[in-house]
Amino acid sequence: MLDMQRIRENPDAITQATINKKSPVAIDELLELDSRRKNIIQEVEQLKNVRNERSQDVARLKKEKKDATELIDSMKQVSEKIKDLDIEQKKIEDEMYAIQIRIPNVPHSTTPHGNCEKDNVVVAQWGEKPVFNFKLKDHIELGTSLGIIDFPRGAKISGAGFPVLKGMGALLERALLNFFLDIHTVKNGYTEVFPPFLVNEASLFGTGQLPKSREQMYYIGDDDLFCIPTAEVPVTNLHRDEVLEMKDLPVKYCAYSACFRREAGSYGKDTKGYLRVHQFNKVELVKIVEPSTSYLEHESLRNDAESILKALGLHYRVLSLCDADLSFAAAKCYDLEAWAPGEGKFLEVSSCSNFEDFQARRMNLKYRPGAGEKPRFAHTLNGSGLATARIIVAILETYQTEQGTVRVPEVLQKYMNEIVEIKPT
RNA sequence: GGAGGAAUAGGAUAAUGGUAAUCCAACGGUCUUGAAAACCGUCGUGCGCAAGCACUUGGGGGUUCGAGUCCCUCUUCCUCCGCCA
Repeated sequence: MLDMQRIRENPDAITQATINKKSPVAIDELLELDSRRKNIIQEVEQLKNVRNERSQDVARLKKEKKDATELIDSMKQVSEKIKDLDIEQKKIEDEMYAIQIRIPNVPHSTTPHGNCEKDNVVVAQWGEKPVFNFKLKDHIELGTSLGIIDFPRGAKISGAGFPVLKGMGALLERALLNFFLDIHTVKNGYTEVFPPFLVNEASLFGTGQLPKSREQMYYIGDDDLFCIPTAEVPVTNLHRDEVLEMKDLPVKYCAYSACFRREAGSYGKDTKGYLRVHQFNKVELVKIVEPSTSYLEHESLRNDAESILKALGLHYRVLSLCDADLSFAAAKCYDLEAWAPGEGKFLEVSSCSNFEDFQARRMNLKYRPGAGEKPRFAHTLNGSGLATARIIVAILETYQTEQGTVRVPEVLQKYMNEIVEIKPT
């Protein structure tokens, strides 16, 4: 949600931004409604002023035991008029709101301009592509032959896109999540949160998934709840409709959650294996910050996510997403992509976004700059730190040996009962 | 799932249907070497340079000239009963 004042002052720039972001919105229509609304407000507030004053007169007359019938009768017309105007105003505001909630966030000045994901800019690389002197297996072969990922049985009990982890696979998953949480809580200063995995509509509106991406989520109609697509939703919404104190900023949360995505419309894309699944695990990082610090906090958020990839010894690159590829709510976003040798491509394992005050406006999340000062909207950020499904792919494929086993990255060994190699069972 | 009760500003508390009073906390000031105390002021939101105006008693509707108050409805919390990992 954008500030109406900002839209009034920069209509052309915002119209262009919505086009660049591939979600054009009729800003001129919105401004037309805005000026109609202004006129109505002027008229109705004047009438309300009359009503308030005459009501006081009625009270005075009654107190003095005088007749107020005439005054009361004359006020009936005014009240009728107010009622009509109120309805008219509400109608216009509803129309405005319907447009406003579909305006995407405006990209930050440092966000590159482009037409599609091919125009994303590589801003950093770490490590090098590992070199192998034997024929590589992909994670499906490795996972199956090692007996740690079971695709067919997952399909049997739930459906395609619900693989089952077993034995060392399940342990690896658990080790990764614990490792992520330990790094972020102990080393990076985040407070751990264990959120609900089902949320209501208001929460999804707050972070921007609704109304635009309804079809991407699992919905439980009997209770009007949605399965979360990311822990970003419950965690950012923890402070919805709140005013935070300056001393509590920046708020830094990390949270494990399962993530549920229907992936509607992505059929034919990454259908095989563990690359695009309906349920995966992720540790999410969420920050609520003072606006002037948000871009510094964005860089440090990216650093925190990168530190995990470095510790795991995975080759990766960092993309700055172009405006066309930026999500609805984001002003700027870095994608972290880990190299998967078996696939021969980079896999997105983290998305670090700065939403500025876009989400904060939608969820009414404010902070008080100082004692006695008026509350202002905070800035919110989040990033994966990290998502496991694809990290497991990268690990299996990067650390595979000629014998078909997989070496365990050193930092994970203490989380895996000191096992150093995953062998077939 | 059933039966009761409750919700007023950061907290606490008032208001015969007549337009939200008061206390505490917080903040600014006076006084003071400094602090405390005392005293004065600010202390829900929006618009406005301002004067001011409008809005605000958990959310949404209704009755009324006028609703914190009456009616309907939803939400949350508390107590009890039932069910349950």
